[in-house]
Amino acid sequence: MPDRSITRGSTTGRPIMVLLDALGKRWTLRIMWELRDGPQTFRNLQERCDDVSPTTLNNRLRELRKMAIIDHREGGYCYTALGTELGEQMIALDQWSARWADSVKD
Amino acid sequence: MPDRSITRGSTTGRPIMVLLDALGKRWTLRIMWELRDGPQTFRNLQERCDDVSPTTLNNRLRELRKMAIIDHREGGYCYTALGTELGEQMIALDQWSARWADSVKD
DNA sequence: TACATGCGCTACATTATATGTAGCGTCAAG
DNA sequence: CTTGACGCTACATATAATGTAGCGCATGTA
Repeated sequence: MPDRSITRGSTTGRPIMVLLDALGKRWTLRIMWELRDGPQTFRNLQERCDDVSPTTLNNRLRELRKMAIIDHREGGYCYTALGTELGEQMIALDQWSARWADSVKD
Repeated sequence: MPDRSITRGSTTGRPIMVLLDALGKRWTLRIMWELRDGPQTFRNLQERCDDVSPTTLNNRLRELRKMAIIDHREGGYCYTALGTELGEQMIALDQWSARWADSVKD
């Protein structure tokens, strides 16, 4: 069972709920996105994420580490093996967003 | 170009940024998830989302409508055609979360 | 030795966001 | 003419994110 100690409202502990809860916090998805092409240092990541405050960035990184989605190694923060698979979903979102932009521009 | 009037920090207007920004607000992903098996009324949706406050629910629904991801018809709130494709990503997240739960439980 | 640079943060006051509770106006059924 | 479900809105309170400053550590350079 995933670590629920970082979750907010949902109390069922269902993995999908824990996941949606985590991804639904500001900057979490963005951080996942910015890690897509390799490891990033803290400051590097901060810059890529529109200069998010270090407080928030650190909170998110801690949560993602606790969930074993990312890891902190030599070279910086990067996906774990499992996290990589989640990161690939970001690509799918990117593709969807491209079609979305096309269809909404009329 | 997607409607950016609801977005927060990111100012590039890149579709993926607008999308990540929207999905990164609390309850947005959860609402998408709860709409996966058909239309839901406002109150029904509220109940499914751990009794989220009507204020917040209404804000999120408005944003999702503005983005043409969901629609409000007879029968309740539901995905648009394009929104359905995004909704399918929720399934992928669910599948990932199941593998995640397995691998983290040791 | 001293100084600069990049690293990962922490502290803290301010501002933005979400919550919880109450209740309004509309409609359709009994 | 009341009851229930509908989609909300108002507003005070609580929680989360922001912006700025700066710390301790390591590595490099003069």
